[in-house]
Amino acid sequence: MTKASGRPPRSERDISEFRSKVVKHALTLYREEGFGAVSMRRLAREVGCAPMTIYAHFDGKTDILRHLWSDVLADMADYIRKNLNPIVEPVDRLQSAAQSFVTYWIDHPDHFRLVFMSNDVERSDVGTFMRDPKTLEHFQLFTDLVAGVLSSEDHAKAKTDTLVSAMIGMALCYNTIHDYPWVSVSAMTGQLVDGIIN
Amino acid sequence: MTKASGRPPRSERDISEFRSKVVKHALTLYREEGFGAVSMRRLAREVGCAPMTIYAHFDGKTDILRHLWSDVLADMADYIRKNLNPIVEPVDRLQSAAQSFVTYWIDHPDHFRLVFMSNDVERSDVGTFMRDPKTLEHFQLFTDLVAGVLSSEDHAKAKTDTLVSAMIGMALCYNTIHDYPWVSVSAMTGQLVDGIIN
DNA sequence: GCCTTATATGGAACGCGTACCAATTAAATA
DNA sequence: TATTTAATTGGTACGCGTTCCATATAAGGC
Repeated sequence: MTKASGRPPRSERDISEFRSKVVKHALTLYREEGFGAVSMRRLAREVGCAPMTIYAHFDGKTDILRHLWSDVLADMADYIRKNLNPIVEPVDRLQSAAQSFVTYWIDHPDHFRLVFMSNDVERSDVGTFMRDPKTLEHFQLFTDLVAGVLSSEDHAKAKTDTLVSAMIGMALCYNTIHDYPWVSVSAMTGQLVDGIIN
Repeated sequence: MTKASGRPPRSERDISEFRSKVVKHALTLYREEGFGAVSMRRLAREVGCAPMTIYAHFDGKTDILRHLWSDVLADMADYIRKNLNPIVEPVDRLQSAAQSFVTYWIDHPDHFRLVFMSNDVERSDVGTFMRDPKTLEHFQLFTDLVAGVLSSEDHAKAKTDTLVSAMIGMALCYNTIHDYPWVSVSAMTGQLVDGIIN
């Protein structure tokens, strides 16, 4: 029985290579020119294909942006780890990490916008933030730091989740609500960490 | 000396009435059809003017959306106060309010998107969230609740700011990061409030 | 090479927010 | 009524994300 003739479907390899190529160009555009430069038409020009071709490989723009998150999150994690480096005491480590987290996003509003504000709240099927193992790994850092200051595992997940969402909320507030005199980052993260360790 | 002839500029009253008219229509559109329905062209059609006329009275779309915030925030505050009503004990009141705050935004993702995700992080001149006295009043609710549980005023502002930004962060996380198994709202707000009162 | 089937593409389109501009309209004075 | 000045408007345009579609191209079997 002969196989049907005709053009074969794209191979997994073709698909993977093309997607990587698109993501690579998106990342370069983002790094060199910022969030606003990453348009589908611009991206297609850089890749050397028609915009519609990109839509054949990705569900939409958010699907591409999501791939940039891991680059930003890796950068953030490096920043946090660099600041953690000289610190040994667990509570001080947690405080340093929390402060570095919030400071990072304040210093990089474009990154914050990319990671936390380009996710469409109307489409509940696009919540794939944590499905990426590398993303999970970066937030695992806080799981470990919280575990390092707790004497028991009671409520460890609640404390970690509270810490992480609170830090994200702080970054959001500092970044978007400019006309309110928020207390300093160190004061706010200090208060948060106090509440976690007690 | 005769006054120069010609059409006089719009009066303050004309300006105010037109703006109110636009905002009223925007609010109606938002309430009846949601965030996506509030486009400038649609809004102009409802108002009965050209889209460009709206730009003569508002700086842009965000400038209009900002006026919808107070309606949503009033709704949110009503919801919180309604849940507070039967509660007397200060810590339970704070916990109820925190939980109601987060629950409200989870139950109304469109509202969350409107208030917290339509503010453009690239334009630092648009952070006028708290300049509205009514908005400040709604958040003053938390200032008062926190004051009600503290035995001293030390760090009161840091605790209030931490609480508010953390709650916003929680709402953001529940609304946008769907693939992570966050602990329940009551667990997370409970942890947060514990950290505030101790 | 021909046929077949999948993919990519050019083009058009839609509504979006926003900018620009000449013409029209409105509202005042002389 | 004519003139003046401000406001509004219709129209065009831009790039945006995305959809649609007929056509061109690509890649395989025979």
